[in-house]
Amino acid sequence: MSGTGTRRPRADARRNRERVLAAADQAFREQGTGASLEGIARQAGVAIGTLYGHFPNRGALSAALLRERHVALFEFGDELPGHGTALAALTAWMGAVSGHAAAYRGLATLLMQGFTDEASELHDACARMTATTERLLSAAREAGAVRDDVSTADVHALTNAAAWLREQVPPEQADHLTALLVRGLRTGDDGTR
Amino acid sequence: MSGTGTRRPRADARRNRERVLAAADQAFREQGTGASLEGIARQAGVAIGTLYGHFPNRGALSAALLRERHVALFEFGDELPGHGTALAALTAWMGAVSGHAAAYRGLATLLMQGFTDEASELHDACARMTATTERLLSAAREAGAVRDDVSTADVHALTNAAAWLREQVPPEQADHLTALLVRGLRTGDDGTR
DNA sequence: ACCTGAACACCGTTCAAGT
DNA sequence: ACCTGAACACCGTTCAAGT
Repeated sequence: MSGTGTRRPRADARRNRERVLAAADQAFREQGTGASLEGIARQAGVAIGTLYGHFPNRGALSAALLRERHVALFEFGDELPGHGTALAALTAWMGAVSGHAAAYRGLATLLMQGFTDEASELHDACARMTATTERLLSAAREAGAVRDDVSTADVHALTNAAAWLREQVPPEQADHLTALLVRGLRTGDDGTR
Repeated sequence: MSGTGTRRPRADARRNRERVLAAADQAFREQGTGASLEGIARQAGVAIGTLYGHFPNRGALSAALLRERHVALFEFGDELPGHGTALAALTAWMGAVSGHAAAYRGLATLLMQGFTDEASELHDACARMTATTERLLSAAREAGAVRDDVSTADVHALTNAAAWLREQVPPEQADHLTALLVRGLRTGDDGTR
């Protein structure tokens, strides 16, 4: 075992990988996560086989983007606890995730699959996301701000539904709908937890 | 003008049209509204050109299905007013529409586009749907059960979001999420209308 | 008036051949 | 170890030719 395991990749391979990621980021933003892989390879200046060599499928590409290029989203979630009320923090997190997912049309669907399907390439990213969701949800529940029958899976699902809505309607209506949606999570007039 | 205008179509044309619709209904249920049109034509036993002759695009196909084969949904909506509380009627309508849209994966997105885009082939179907939504929403609002800041467009959007959720999660969770979603529409603890 | 199916453009995915 | 691009299968859409 002299240097096997994770080796440093060849310089041109690393560069090609990076180019593909950059092209995918742009294409996913402009045309959604269903954008043509051939187009992405073309844009990146590599052959289609090179793209497949680095990323065996669309999920792997999306997962790599989240892990390597969208770190800010997760960092934002890590810094939220303690700032403002627990409900405000949870709401801010839902807004950040749904806004991010809406910027990549179709990502919300992938994030739903990744949450359930352990074999999904996006499962790790989802686990990291829902860990944050769980922390913020627990705090909000303990503060008595959110109903007891709302699970982490529920918040994850509603956050992605908010992302889906944001893809469909103008921003102002999306904000309003998200607010209504959060309203459904809050403890009610009858004091139900 | 002796017999021009809407003429009775040739018998074989009518039969082909019907066969395409039946095949599309099945394919859309099994594979979603993105199902292969070539596959639908094959299943219907007609050439691909025949399908295009009757339905110039996917939207026309979906619209025809709603108009000609899914009459029950609209009839259900017409019979709802007056049965039970206004909120229960609105909830039942949202449940029926979202359940229907979830059975045809992707239809929810088309129904959102059809609502806004007047040129959409689905615009008429959406108008008919939202007319019912408006009646039931007005009644619920007048009964003081639903907030004043909830528009017909909002209910339409949330209904389709519920359909999207139903495509993503198991039925029990979908029911729970739909309930939470409706909860956000109700008048609140502070008596806000 | 309607139907047929070839034709064109495009894409996802694999893999033998190269360097 | 990685890259290339041809090859295969499939699809959306159009349209000239048939009946």
